[in-house]
Amino acid sequence: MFEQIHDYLSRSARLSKEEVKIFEKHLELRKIPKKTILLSAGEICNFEAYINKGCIREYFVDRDGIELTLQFAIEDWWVSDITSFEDQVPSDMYIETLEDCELLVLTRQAKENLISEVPQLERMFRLMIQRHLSKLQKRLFKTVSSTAMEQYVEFITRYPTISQRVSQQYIASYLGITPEFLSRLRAKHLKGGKVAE
Amino acid sequence: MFEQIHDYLSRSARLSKEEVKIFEKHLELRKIPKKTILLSAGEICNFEAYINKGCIREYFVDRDGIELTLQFAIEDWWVSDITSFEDQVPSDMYIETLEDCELLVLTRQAKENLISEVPQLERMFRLMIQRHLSKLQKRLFKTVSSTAMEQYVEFITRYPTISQRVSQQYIASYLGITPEFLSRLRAKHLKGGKVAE
DNA sequence: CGTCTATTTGAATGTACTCAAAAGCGGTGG
DNA sequence: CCACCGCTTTTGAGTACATTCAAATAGACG
Repeated sequence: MFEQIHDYLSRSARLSKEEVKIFEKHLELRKIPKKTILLSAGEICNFEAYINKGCIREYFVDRDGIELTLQFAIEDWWVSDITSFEDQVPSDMYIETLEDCELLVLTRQAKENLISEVPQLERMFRLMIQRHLSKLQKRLFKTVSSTAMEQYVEFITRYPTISQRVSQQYIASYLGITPEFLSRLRAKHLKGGKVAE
Repeated sequence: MFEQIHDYLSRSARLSKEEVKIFEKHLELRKIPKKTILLSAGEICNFEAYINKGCIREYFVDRDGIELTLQFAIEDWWVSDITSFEDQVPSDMYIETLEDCELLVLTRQAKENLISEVPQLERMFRLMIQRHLSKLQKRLFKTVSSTAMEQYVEFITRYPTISQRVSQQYIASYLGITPEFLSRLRAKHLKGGKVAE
């Protein structure tokens, strides 16, 4: 149950065995069926979840009902609306399982306790957010500076696993285009790029 | 010299007078003329700067030489490429003064010393980044889900000061559109929206 | 097999871009 | 104080990228 996160914590936060154990003590395993909404806009997010198994997406919905997928998350990733979680303010996003999931959940109280037991985790959480921020900056940059086709190719190249696991409509909503247009892009891409396959 | 940041620190980080003093001890005042590049892509960012006076922009440059402005910063804001600064990796952005500036600069070493003197600042820095992240998420959402016109109107409404201080070409590069197209939007906006002015 | 949803295809439209040229504006030197 | 230079903004015409709406096809699941 804890093998993966054990690995994650030692590798990415360089925690000692002791610290890893304390960390794990505060986690709670939850199994969630697919198509479950874990958080809706308007609610306060009460979890940070490490994905042991499964696939999740975070998304916004605009006033016309169009969804923008902010992020897909699979095994070894964390999901949460960190702003809502930390500041205890209503979220403006949705978080939904796309597959049956096995999550290790850190509640707000547990996180507080955890940090007061192992203060240097404060730093780890800061670094996690920092990495997140950096990724998002690059994504914004690419969203603005390249065509949908370029972004699509980059997406399937960088996240081959994800692009096989999630349906096209969600990928379209990640790229910020309509499903119809993504379908056309795929058709063109198959024709153009299939020399070596 | 320290009035503004004094205010910032007490208000936004709820530091005690003592802590604020320690903080200020680690800052260094720098006066920079306008049109100065503070950071170029490829360099390692060695500062976090609080703006006492002036205006700065952070931007990326794509392979065609098109700039995307990530952020404008004026009095009472911080600027840095936090990823480059923290991880000591080459930056992929530029930071440039648009006006003559007066900055309170925190170097990497100073920040480390500061945090070890006042460990609870770790939390403040985390919260700063978190707010940043949250803003950026919303911006990405809007970039994708609304037209350039909507974004332009929102920009001048939300940042009236900034939109008066920076030239249109930079606003265009913030909105991710060409200067020509922004000019057309403005023309249309004046016609359409000027009933009450 | 039938139903429901996801994907593909088509035609018409809109949003934003490119390239080119003109007009406006700020600073500098005479 | 005016004239000129360089840079920013505006305007025009043609084009490309992506959308909308509608309908057809393909896949998934009971």
